[in-house]
Amino acid sequence: MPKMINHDQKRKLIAEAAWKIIENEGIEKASIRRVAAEAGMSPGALRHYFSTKDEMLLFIIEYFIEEGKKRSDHKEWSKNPLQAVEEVLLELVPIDEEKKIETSVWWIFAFRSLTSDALKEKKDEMTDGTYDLANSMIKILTLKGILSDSVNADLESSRLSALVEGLSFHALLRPDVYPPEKVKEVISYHLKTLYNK
Amino acid sequence: MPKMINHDQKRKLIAEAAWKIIENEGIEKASIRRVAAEAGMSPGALRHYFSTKDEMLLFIIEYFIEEGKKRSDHKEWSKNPLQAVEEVLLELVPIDEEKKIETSVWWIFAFRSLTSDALKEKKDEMTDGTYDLANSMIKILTLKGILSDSVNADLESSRLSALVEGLSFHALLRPDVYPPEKVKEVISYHLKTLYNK
DNA sequence: AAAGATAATAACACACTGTATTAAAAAAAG
DNA sequence: CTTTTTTTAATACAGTGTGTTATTATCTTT
Repeated sequence: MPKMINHDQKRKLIAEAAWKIIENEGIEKASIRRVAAEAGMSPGALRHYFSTKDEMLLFIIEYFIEEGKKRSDHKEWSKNPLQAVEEVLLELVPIDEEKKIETSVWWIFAFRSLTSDALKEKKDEMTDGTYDLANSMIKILTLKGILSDSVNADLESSRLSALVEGLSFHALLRPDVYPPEKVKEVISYHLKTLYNK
Repeated sequence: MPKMINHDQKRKLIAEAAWKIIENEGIEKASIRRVAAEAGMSPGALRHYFSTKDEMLLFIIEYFIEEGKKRSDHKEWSKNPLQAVEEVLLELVPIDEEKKIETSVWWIFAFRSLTSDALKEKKDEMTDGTYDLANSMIKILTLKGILSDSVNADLESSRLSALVEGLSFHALLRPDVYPPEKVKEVISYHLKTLYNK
């Protein structure tokens, strides 16, 4: 029988190599050949672990979502629900270099998903995820009595998730006009308008 | 002297050819060679009118923004200011096939602008444009007494433009979850929450 | 009308990209 | 040691954007 190799571990190694390139040279430089070189293997070898680039992108996204989750699990949230909600939402916005990269990867991923069936499923999963998160926030605010329970939770959630997504978009495109403080201000403002409505 | 040819007219011809391809086969198919073939010329000939692809993209964007402006100039807006504002905002969201294409072109354009200096200026111009439009809408609502003049117009405009951008994003990515009616509903809902605040 | 200038074009070459195929190498089990 | 299967390497292919070169075509000037 052949050499026993932990496939998933090797895939993670490749994902880290790819991430490194994306971080330093931008996502458009993360070609299969380039990633393979960074991971210390031949393109053919990489192809053995990811038979297509979309597959690789998919794994990278999944891997670093996992990492992000671990990060936020170790985080301590404010006791104040309004503030805690704000903190959670800020996790979705590119207010630091790491989140900027994540956002731009998510962006190119989303765009590719429009024409790649392999990515569609994950795209749906992820867009559902942001909605669900927004929905959770709305529910928390309702439970805490900050938001009246007469409001349409679905509409509020759609509005909130769109707002956050749009802010991400603007913050990434116009970091000069939308610095972290500004983004925080808008989110904070939005949450305040929900107060006792 | 050489043959006198209307450069701009030829560029428009190329832009139309490119648009046709984008419309039917997606923007990723709109390569220089492909566009040249569609426009009935050689790649080298096209290069004579656009020395780089970014230049071509730039022109396409500008050309079809102009077309969009002409379209909306001929449009009749509601007398009711709240409804008129809603109608204007809906012009920015991919609720029909034409706007879907425009949005996805804008999307890829914005992404490219992150790594292409040639596109940066236009990107800024366009993002400013969406903010300015949102700002105009807020001002109108304030003038009409629908929105209290004590609100922070800048924050309100930022929020509105982010909301619209985010809705565009979601509508393009998840047309099943965000059909036109849903998008309209969210925008309409948002405008209602502004009422007399 | 002939000559000259230059815009317009075509035909390449170059270094990339993702994908696919093929043959060689390596490693574990019998 | 032989066999079996995985892993690797080396290519090939069609496509991309970009750049260079030489040719063609056309209008103005002499």
